[in-house]
Amino acid sequence: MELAPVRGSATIEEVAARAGVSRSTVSRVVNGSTAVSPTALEAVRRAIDELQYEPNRAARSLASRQTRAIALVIPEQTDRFFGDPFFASIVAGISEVVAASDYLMNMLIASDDASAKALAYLRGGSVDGAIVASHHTSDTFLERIPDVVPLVYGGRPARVRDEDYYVDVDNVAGGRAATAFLIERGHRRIATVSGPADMTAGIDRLRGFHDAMAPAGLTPVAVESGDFSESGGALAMDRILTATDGLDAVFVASDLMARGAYAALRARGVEPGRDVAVIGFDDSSVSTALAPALTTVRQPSLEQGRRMASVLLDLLAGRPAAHATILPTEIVRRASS
Amino acid sequence: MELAPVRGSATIEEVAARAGVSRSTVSRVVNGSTAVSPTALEAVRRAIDELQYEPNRAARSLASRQTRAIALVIPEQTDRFFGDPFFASIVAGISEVVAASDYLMNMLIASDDASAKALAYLRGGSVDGAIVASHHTSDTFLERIPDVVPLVYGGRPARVRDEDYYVDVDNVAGGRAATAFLIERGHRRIATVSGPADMTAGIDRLRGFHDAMAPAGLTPVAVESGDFSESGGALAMDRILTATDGLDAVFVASDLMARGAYAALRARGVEPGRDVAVIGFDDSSVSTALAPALTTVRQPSLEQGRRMASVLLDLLAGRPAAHATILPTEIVRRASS
DNA sequence: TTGAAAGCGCTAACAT
DNA sequence: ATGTTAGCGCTTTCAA
Repeated sequence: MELAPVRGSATIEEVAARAGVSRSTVSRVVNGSTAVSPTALEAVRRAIDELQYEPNRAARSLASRQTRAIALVIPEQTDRFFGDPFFASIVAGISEVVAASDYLMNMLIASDDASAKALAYLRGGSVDGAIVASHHTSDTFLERIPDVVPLVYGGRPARVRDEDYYVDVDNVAGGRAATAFLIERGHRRIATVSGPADMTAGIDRLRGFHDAMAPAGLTPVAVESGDFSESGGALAMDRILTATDGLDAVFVASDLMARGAYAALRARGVEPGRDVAVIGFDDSSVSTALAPALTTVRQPSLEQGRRMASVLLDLLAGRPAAHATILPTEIVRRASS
Repeated sequence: MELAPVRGSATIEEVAARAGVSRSTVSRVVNGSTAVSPTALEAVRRAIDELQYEPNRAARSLASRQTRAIALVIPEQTDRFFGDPFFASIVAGISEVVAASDYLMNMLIASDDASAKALAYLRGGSVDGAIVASHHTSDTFLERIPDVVPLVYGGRPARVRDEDYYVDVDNVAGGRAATAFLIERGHRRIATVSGPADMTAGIDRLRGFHDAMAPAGLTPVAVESGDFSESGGALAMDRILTATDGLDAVFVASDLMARGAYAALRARGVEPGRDVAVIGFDDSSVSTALAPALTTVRQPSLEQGRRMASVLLDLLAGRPAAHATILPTEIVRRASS
């Protein structure tokens, strides 16, 4: 039987031979140990260069019992996930931090049925830790991941346990601020297109909405939830328009849904920004691309992604990390309200 | 020194002991060898079950000299990549096929400067093959990947070599059809917002545009290129409107850019679909979300992703595969032209 | 059909 | 500061 073509690089053994030292010394150089003489260091470095040596990842993992890889777990339909600029930012933030480390990121699509496979994969020792980018309260298999590898959630998990780590934005405060903003501008007949009831971001933003309405003595004109997608937002907005006979303003719990809401509004001859004030949530690229530009609640998604990655990296390095990181939001006023 | 907590699963040795067979037999069962007696098979299966055994990936890779993982190389700014529904489909297609195999997908963000790191990673034997999702003619480091692992390009590479594998859509035919469509509808003053000149998709669609204009005896009113992003499309459209004093129709080389073009048009009081016919390219979710709904050239992105993955899987399995796969496009008529 | 034995390329004590 | 040695958990000849 013929061997596969030798595409791999040289081995540590070859480097050692060329540099006239032992495997151990090469290993030390590669791993940045200080206990190496300048002479040996130089010789090894040159040998590595000349041989284009690249350590074999599998061998390294096997010996060191760590993979230097983390998994990005996506328990979401792929197209839903990849189509949303919010996730784009999160992933960009994560990969920025991961790329700067010597870790590597694996994408693990854990669609509903494949959750067992995902768990098995994590158990197979393929990664040292995991990040969950987005999740629904129904994704209970996630709770079992921490038994296998350290895990960091993006967004507060449905049921927070003492041992959980997560990075979230203050969705309640954001929802409250958005609603208060509308109220301060004199709007009284206010509705909301809330996020899904099975995601904490949806729940919290809605809670913030109520938190601002009640003390002002206002009753919501309507509350309809969408799934954070554009069409979900359009549908919900349409239901609101059907159910009510007039509103001044609407708080839409995501920018993407706000885009859908714009369309639904216009389909009824209602001009967003003029006839009905609209405020969104995210401050993703969608908000400025809209006309009129969308007033929205900025959440620092890029930063959230970065934090998620650094918390995990801290955990993996044995450094202490905060269990809960809550990032602030802020109102960005534009033309729609 | 204390060992890391035992989060890993049982070893093959433990399974063997429990089943009363040797390591070899367990290995055979795990790898689906036929040369195992029913009795042994049954015993091993039960032991695996009871112990929740999951083979260690690193050990397996080391011994078998293959990783059962592939890399998705993304030589693009992360946010550009993740924000585009076109890529969302491509990735969805790829991951669908990969998930159905026992391969695993690693995301490799190879931003400009990090190309050396990416190459080093591929050389480290971390993956058995690679897929390049999108690339510019300037990404020359990609050409060196095939020396290390089998590679499949999404979209025709700038310079096709005999040994290259790629899956593309027929962009020339698509661009030609889009333009012919406008001409057939009686439009004469036609412009195009072309794709970037450093991507073959951009080049080919523009070529198709010219291929349709010339035989009809028409001269383009204007040609401006965008970078396939929404704002790039808006900017290009705006340049066209500045440079010319009237046009009937415009072929915009991507749906995302068409969305930008809509905005640019409206900013000048020109209503897309009524004052100027617009045709896009992609048939992504953007096209139907637009109002008026965008007439566009459908390209089978999901299928393209699937094909990319299966070509690579074929290659890895030693099966023959076509070097070039060209998928057809078709016009989808909606309201904008 | 099965088991023994030899590595895969590396890290990490342990000596020196 | 450096080398020796013993594995990491698995696959894969080779014998039996």
